[in-house]
Amino acid sequence: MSLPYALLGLLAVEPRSGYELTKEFSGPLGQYAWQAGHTSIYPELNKLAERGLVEVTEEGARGSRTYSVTPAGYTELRSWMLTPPQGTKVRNQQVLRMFLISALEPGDALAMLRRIAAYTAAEATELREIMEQAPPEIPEGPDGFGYLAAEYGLRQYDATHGWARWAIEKLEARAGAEPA
Amino acid sequence: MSLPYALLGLLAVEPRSGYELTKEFSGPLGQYAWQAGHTSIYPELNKLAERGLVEVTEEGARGSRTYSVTPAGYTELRSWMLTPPQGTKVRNQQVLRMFLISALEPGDALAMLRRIAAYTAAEATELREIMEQAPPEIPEGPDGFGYLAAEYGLRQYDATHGWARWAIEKLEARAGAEPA
DNA sequence: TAATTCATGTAAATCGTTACATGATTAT
DNA sequence: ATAATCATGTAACGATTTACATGAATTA
Repeated sequence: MSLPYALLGLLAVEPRSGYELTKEFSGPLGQYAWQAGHTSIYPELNKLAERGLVEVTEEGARGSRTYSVTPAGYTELRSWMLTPPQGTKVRNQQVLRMFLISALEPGDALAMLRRIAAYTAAEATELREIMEQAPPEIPEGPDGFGYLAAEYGLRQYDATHGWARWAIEKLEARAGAEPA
Repeated sequence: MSLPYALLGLLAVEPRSGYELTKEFSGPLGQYAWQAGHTSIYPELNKLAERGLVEVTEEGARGSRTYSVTPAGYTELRSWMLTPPQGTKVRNQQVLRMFLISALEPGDALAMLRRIAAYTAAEATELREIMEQAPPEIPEGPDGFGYLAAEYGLRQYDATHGWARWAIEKLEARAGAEPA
């Protein structure tokens, strides 16, 4: 379970309330890395506070509580971050769909690959425009996060696009060679 | 929950037993796309059989049962495969770690990025060697799956490697420019 | 003042993992 | 014979999601 680390990481970048943390998960973080809703975030924040890894450093309007990581929390985060990857557990519906393409009839498979190619091209174009207007260096503070994420997303879309085009070529070659 | 579709997809490529399906998840499928253990696979197969989407087509030694997809199962799989991606839910510890890099001190962040760069380069090299010895066309039947997956993994590793090197450069530029 | 957004929570149901359990077959 | 592998399953626990619930502050 990585949710506590996701929260520690976000709070280490900048103190936030549970509500603000929740919104963070609807951006690139939730899209590429890890998703969570407010019903798991609020209880998890309370658990982290009990363990002394985060603390409420500000109370605002409408009962909002801003959390910050404690030194103990940062130590915990750091050791998790520097832990070598092992037993990597992945769940990604899109990638699963791609992997199962060979289960479809060639016609359906080609249609799907073309849709993937079109979709990834569109997403990459969008991100490229964003990155072209971005500063040439990683911004300090909370914006650095989005900067790294956008570039990561862009490269992933480009890679998937390239793969889809490669697969289309391969499939078309087979379709052309075989039915003879 | 995508497990039933993963099973339908694998069985559509080739009929298999629960035991063989389980092994499939310890390969590239479980590594990049979707993971599952035998304790979720066996009950899920029974559910799919009750719904008439798969059926036992062979019973072998040691009580093994080979499942195949029924026409209804293929229809179900196909409609899921061709469903446009929406509300994409992702869980990936590695990617989460990458996204949280900006929460670390610059020294730690650089160390982590260098480790990612080294790791992805090694994995890509390994896959490249495999692909160089592979046939020039997508194989028919169950091997097509691994062929598509290997190429996909290779391109993902290359992309992540490129991203890590880009991030290292950016961070080094900032580290060099700032502390003046 | 009515609707929307901010802000937090609980309860029930579902899903997934870990641990436990069993027996058949094959290899040493 | 013994160990390893094949082959399937259940039970308990923990995590996640969906639905329900509440109230304060802001905007129209």
